[in-house]
Amino acid sequence: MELLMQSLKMGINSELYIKDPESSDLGKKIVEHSISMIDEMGFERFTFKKLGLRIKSNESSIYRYFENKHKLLLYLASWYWGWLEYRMVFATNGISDPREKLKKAIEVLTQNVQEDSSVSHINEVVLNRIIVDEYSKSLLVKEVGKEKKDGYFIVYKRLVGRLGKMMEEVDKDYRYPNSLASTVMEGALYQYFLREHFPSLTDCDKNITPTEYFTDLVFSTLKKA
Amino acid sequence: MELLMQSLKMGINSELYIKDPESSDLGKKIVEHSISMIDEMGFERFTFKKLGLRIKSNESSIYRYFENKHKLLLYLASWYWGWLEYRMVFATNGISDPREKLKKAIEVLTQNVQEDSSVSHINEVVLNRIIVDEYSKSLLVKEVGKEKKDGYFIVYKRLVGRLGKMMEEVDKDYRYPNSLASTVMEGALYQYFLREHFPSLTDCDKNITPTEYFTDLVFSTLKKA
DNA sequence: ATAATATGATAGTAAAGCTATTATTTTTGC
DNA sequence: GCAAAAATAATAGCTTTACTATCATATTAT
Repeated sequence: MELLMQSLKMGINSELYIKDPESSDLGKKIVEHSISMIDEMGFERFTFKKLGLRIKSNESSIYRYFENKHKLLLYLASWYWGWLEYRMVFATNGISDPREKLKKAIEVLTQNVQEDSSVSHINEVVLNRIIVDEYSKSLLVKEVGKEKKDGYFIVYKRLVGRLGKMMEEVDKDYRYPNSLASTVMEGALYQYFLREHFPSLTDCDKNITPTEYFTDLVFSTLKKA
Repeated sequence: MELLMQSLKMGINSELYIKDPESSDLGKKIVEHSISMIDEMGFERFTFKKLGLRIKSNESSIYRYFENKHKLLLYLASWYWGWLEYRMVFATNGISDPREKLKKAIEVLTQNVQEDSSVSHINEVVLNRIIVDEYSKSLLVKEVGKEKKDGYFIVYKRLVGRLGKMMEEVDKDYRYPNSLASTVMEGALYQYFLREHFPSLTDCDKNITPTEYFTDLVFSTLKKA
């Protein structure tokens, strides 16, 4: 667990926080309860003041960890993508057949988090839910210069890159591996979102999973010409 | 033009506005300048106060048209999807071959708006840009009950439904027409977004268009088994 | 035991996101 | 052309958000 924690933290851009939340009890509480509060009330209604009340800590203390709630969301997202990356690399490690490998990767990346595979203070099930609902709001863009933006999203970019590479391994001639990889990653979140909020816009339900849909999509597209 | 305007307005849920912005000069100005201001400063920095200043009108007057800026964004999005729907129906009307028809539909729906095909006071090129950057923020969801939500998105839902139907026409056995349709609609926005902000995550650039990518994706998936 | 560091309490500020009231235009119906 | 109605403007004010600053009090490290 400690080792996992280490490797997860590694990827997270240090500009996303002021003081590393893993370095103290208060920091961990901030992360833990921000996840549940964003899940309960949604990102826009969530404030540091409310979080302070919930964890019986001071608003100003929270500001010593995160510049603002948007950076906190970026931090949570980075953590989530890092965690998924770790699980994906672990699950596909040692599979030599490129098709099998890609299949496994898609499975891990498009499955929603069911079991409480809790790493310490972070509830991945709930985190997964807020990523589905709120991730797109982290992609704020007018605020920030190109270089900074790139830093904030390294983990996500690396993950999409890995998936794209696996697709290339399966079909060297396919012309859009990066687009397909980003489509799968974003599309999976979207299909879960729709299943929850606009079920008529998706075929995913109890019987059909996003994983099944995307596996079919990717392999009919990559099938050697 | 007037007829088009009529049919576009039709679809828009009347709960999205308090007073129909098409019914007055001020209303039109609100719509026109909100589009350019959101484009310039992003949705979160945009306020009714600033808009009032820009159009030399009063903040409180704007509140008589829209409850808040979120509803205004939903209104703009509805308008946009209605406009796209109109163009799609027009462009595919009379094509009898289902594959050709679907191809045309994908073309219209995934193309970014280049020419200034301006309908009256609405600049579709700029509107397209803000939809790419900000649409996901309209999908706020914790705030609002299911029924209301459904109303706000009827136009979008109808459009996805139409596209899904066309896919079914091409391949009756395909199991995920709605998911594929929603993936294409959302995915197109996302690919444009990435092309602009994170080009390494997409293969779309000057030479490869989202249209090309999605056309290939859809037709390799729907190819009769 | 003392100095450094982390946290808490309190206060304050500017802006956002409204609502209310009253005054002034503009429109329209006769 | 005039009165009534409707739309817009001006002004004020309220609550909440999103911070920043200062000072006090714990906690920890040396």
